[in-house]
Amino acid sequence: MDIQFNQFFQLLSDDTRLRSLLLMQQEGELCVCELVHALGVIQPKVSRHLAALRDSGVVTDRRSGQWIYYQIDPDLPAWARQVIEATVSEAAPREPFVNDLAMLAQMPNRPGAARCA
Amino acid sequence: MDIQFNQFFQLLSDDTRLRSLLLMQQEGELCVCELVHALGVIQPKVSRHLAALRDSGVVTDRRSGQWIYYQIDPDLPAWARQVIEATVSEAAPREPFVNDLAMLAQMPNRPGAARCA
DNA sequence: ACCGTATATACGTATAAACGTATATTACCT
DNA sequence: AGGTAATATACGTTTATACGTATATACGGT
Repeated sequence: MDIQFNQFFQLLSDDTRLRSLLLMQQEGELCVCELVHALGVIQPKVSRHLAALRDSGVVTDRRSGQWIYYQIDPDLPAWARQVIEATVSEAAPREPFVNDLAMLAQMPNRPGAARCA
Repeated sequence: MDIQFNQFFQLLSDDTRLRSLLLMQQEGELCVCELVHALGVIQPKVSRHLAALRDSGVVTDRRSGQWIYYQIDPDLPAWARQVIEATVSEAAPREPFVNDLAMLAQMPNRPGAARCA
């Protein structure tokens, strides 16, 4: 059940989803509360968009205690990976993406699993 | 007036626009009637989507007699070009994109400007 | 001037996406 | 068992997209 081209781009076309994906591309696994903090948006909004990414196979999720970690699917087709990489390389130094990363770095009580999993 | 990342992906998320872009990436300049024939969709639909691509700076248009030729903007940012290239390399051999190219090749009375401009 | 062809736009409608609020679920801790 | 924190989902509403039909504009040929 490969992802369709238009469907993939449709997923990237939303601000919340794109910012989440670019953060995951740079940071690896992230839990919902980290994304909520980094992006500064309410939790149901993040959850809803992550569900859309999961349901179409772009990200995978993994439960660890109370937290659910999302990451870009390691089995994502090569072309889709290339699209994300090309985007991150240009977008990362710009707003709002720089700020997302900065907010994540400043997050207090950040669950440590991203580093010790 | 650089194109925004989400906006670019939003444009790629529509079937008609994506197929048109991939054809232009492979064939260079194409006029509306060529796209209408290749994709098998009605003319206002193609025109509307090309207008969206033009208004956001993804393609440029050029009038030559009765025909208006569209091509991917040569000044498109590198990351956007890379996205299109990564997509075309994977999508081109598949449906519906293969068939679009085949239909274009079979088109009778095809205005010759694509080859002698 | 007129007609045919190519292309663009306007308009009303249908479909789909995204939203915030409220609530449900699951896990951890005491 | 009860409480708190993390996450997911449902619901109703708003907003955005895409659509087909009809019409307008522009050009070329006669």
